[in-house]
Amino acid sequence: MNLKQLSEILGLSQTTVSRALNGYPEVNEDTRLRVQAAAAKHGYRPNSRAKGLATGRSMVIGHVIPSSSQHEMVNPIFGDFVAGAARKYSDHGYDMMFTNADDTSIEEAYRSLFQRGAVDGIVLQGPKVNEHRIEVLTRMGVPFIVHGRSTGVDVPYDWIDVNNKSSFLRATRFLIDLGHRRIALINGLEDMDFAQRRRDGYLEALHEAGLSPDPELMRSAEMTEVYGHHETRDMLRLDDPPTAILTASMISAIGVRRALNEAGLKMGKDVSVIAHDDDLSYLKNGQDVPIFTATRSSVRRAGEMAAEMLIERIKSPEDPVKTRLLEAELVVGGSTGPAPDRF
Amino acid sequence: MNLKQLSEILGLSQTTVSRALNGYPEVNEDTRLRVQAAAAKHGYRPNSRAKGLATGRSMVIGHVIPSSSQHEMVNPIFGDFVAGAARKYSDHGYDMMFTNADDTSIEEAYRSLFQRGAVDGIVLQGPKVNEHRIEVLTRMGVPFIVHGRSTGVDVPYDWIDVNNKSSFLRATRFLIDLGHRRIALINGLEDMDFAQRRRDGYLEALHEAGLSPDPELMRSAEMTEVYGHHETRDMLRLDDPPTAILTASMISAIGVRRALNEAGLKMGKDVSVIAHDDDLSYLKNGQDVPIFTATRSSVRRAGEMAAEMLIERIKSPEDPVKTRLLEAELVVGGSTGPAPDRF
DNA sequence: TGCGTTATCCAAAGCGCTTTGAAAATGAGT
DNA sequence: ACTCATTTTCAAAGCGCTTTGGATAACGCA
Repeated sequence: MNLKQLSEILGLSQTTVSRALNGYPEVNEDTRLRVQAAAAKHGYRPNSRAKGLATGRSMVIGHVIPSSSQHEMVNPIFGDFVAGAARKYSDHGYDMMFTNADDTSIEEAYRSLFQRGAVDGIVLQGPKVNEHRIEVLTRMGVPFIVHGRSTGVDVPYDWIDVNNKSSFLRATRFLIDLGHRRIALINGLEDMDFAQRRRDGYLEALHEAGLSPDPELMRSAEMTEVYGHHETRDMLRLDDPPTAILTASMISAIGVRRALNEAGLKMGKDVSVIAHDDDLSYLKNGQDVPIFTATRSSVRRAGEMAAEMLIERIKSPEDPVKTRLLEAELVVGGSTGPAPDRF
Repeated sequence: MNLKQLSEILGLSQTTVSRALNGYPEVNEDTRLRVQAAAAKHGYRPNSRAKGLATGRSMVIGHVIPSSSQHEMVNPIFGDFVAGAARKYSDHGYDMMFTNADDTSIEEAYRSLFQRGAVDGIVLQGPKVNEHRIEVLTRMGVPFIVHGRSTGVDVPYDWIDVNNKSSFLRATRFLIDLGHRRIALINGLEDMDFAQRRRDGYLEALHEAGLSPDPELMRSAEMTEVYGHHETRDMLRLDDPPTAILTASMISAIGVRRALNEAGLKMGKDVSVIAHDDDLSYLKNGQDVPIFTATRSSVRRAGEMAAEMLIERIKSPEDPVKTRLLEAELVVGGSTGPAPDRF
């Protein structure tokens, strides 16, 4: 059932039917009702490709899944971020499109998505330091928003980010206040911008307290459970092992916990742990009392906000750049306590 | 840059340019090269909406994210499944589209996706028992594939599924062979088809061994860490607590482990645990020796296969129904051991 | 030279919608 | 009754591509 057929059934022109359905004022309210009834009855749905061709808008937002060939890793926050965004998109009549791209073709993927007219806007996830893609998107003139920021990129762009530096600064201070001096950082990959900022926060807190950073206590890799476990076990073997560990995600924190248990150490007593908690739906940080002391910021909420900001941008391409910095909560759970007395 | 402009630059007709670019034989190889060079030079990319309109195909596959209003849960396997599928899609020139729909409007979401011409095929995820959506899609005549199956639906349809029953049957047998008699099942939501089948496998193994199921040892809810923890703690308080626990996912198994640790029990010694492992990229089951004894089946691989099967279906709508049943591996890790001697 | 083939290219129709510019119908005002 | 303004409807163009049905050029061969 297409517009032509529907209009023939109704004995009206396509123009009138189209206008009736799209809420234009220049159509009699009676005919509008008639048209709407007929559309519903016959299950008419305007073809979105044709509509897109005619209007020049696709009503689709694009995301790219970087499927790196080296590390076949899907970011665990992906699902929640997307779920948050998807909800807002559908509120505004947008759909969501994904393209897969490996590291080498990622720029091409963005370009293709927009220049083919497949999407009206793009969400850029997981920016690295000096993120090249931001300039690419800027030059292309596509409306986009970055989830995160990129140190070293000086063109202006819309972004939404957690204040990673301040989160880790506060978390580290918290540990220092508890008397910890040997504080480890199990960070994400440090070419990622967020990881860099967390590291900065951590280092600043150490510096404030007159503590000098120990490279042995600073680890960086992809945020998996296995990695959290591996690095913790490794550090526990040091002559002067950490009494506290900051870790970049709940997933890796679980690995940390596993390593502590294996070593017969009690988390929150022998070793304190603070994790960053993205508030994932399938991995809540306990129910009443948090399991881990954590810096918490809902990535789902970030997805919602990113979607809204992008839709705004699409509506008003000339608006000044919008940015949004979210402060993470520091929630205290059972995984932290005063530094043990070793002497 | 559109086709018209490009053809004017080249001094050729749109027809020829289009054919040259799409590999039709009726164009001189020299001109083809000329055209391709010009297209590359000017960054010409055919508008996918226009192309879709003209061809009647959108080259997009649709997925629906069911954002249930009750439980705001994103399935943790989502990311990996999608990553697997996305890769295959892009190999075949397809994009991937998501729509969000709450429980009430989910049927409408599928209908809209296809009848608007937005997608050429649909992936149905997480089927329940007696899944209504399957009949809806069948009646609509849209090519689709189900990830999972649905007991009680007797129309034929394409699906790919893990042999959940056999997995849990084997896992339960394995525990019985180790001398366990009090075996608990911490299952997913049992209106989900996969959970039902796992339950069947579990019950069958008990039955074979002449054990009668104890309702106190059979739990069912959404597969979160908190839930695994909660149910385990609850069961450990029973007069006759379980000596072994089967659990539906690695995530809930982590909760199980946490509860065991809190109770001062040693996993694999005091209580054995078997988990179902979807082989998620961010949650590998250990590196060398698996942490958990597990029934393992890569959901990413399932995503790849689903994508391929769906693309086949779109190509050949009249082919007989295709189904694919994957057997999970039973990998033995450190979380299982002989039943403790309580007497 | 003329004619049939084949290789190469083209004009125009059509995909299903929106939107412009104009016509027809209605109503108000005198 | 007639004019003018307003409301309501319409025909047709256009969005950017593919594809049908020809046209033209090139070629081989008698």
